[in-house]
Amino acid sequence: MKPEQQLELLTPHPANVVTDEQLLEKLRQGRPLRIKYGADPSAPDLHLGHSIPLRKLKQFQELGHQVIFIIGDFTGRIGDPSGRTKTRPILTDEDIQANAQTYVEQVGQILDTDRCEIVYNSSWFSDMTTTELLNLASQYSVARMLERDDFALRLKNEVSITVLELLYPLIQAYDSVAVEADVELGGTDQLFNFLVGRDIMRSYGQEPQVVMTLPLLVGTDGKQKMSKSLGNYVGITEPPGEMFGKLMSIPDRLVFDYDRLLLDPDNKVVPTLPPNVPVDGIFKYMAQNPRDVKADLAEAVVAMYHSPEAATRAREEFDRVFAAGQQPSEMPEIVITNADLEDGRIWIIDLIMQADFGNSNSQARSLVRQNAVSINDEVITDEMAEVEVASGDVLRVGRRRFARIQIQSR
RNA sequence: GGAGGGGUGCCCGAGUGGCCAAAGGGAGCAGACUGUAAAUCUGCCGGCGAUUGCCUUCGGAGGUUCAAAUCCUCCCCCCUCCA
Repeated sequence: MKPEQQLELLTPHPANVVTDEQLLEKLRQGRPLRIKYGADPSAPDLHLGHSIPLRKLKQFQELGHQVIFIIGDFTGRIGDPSGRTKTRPILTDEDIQANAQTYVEQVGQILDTDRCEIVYNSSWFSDMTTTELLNLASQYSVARMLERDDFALRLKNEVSITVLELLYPLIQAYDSVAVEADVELGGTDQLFNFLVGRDIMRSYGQEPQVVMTLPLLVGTDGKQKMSKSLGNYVGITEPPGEMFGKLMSIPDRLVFDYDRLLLDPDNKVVPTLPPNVPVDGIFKYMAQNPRDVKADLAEAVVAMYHSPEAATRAREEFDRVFAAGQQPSEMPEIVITNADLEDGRIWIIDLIMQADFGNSNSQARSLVRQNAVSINDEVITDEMAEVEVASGDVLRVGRRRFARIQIQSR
């Protein structure tokens, strides 16, 4: 494909590129470009936020370019002592190996991993001499480093920054040197690091990489960026029903972002709009109930990561349970043994705890008190209740937690 | 190295001898209303027991006291300024 066409394909709206001209120039060299993507070895659960850069990588791949995954095991091994929130444990080699493997497996959902180059950055850092490291450190100034947004913020808020953290961007930048990246790709929050990469590559006599940043996906809470630790994510390996439900719970206005960032051009659920439609008027323009558009979106996303059939089923199931108020067709089982029963009865709190629907008796009690607990659609109001249970009974806690009771004699 | 400020529950943050399981806010959970949306209202929000009870918690370890998050000693960590 001609370089100009490639550029057009690669850089429609979402991407921010430094710079288009340089990318075009690289494309014109007519060789497969080396596309760098860095991965954190501590978080093997990939979610829809990750899918944005990954899908872009796939595009590059389909155009015949070489994708290089860098597993940041070196820094993972050192362990970053900062984050005074939680001292994150230093990862062992086994952890890293295992994480990297799950990571690659999950990436395989989107990309052809056989055609990716997968490298560990320890392979060049563990042999680096102190002299070399110091030399690297001398290539950049503290002032410039502190320009970084979050550093500036932490400085202002009197939160400590370790020297290691200060060095982090350099470590990452050196990765680009090591793999001779032509393009580095990631979320917009990586812009600073990527730009440091350009400078460092110049210092090492290389042609600076082109930097391509993609928008971050807002999480299901509608507030913060999607991340595993915030619990507002939709994992790309989650079961269809789970995915569908989570997508239904996003605030309406996110539909447009999700549609734009997660779906392929040929399966959009939001039509191309005339230029003067305000954001809050889009649903009106579409003449559709926001809820239905959201369901279309959820179905489209599930179809991408599972199958159209699975997506349809997830939607039907969802409608049955939440619109029609019926029980889900499948639910986990809890096994109660005879030993737990007295005259075929069990304390409701015990039952909830056995089903793992409460963190503590106190919490379970409070759920009962708040009318959140029912058996076979009959609400339990008394926290001291000894309920009679039989196999096949359905325990429900809150809106969405169901379990089928199975009595087992022992 | 010197001077000062600080470490409180998931997070932020008040409390400076008893009325403190610890204000307030946020997050979370549940209920009402709904469309597993938003907004709003209500309740819960350390654990165990249960109508006023017990146990564990305020950086760590000791100590003073009838009684400590609050006072004393030592230690650890963070921040600011000076060098």
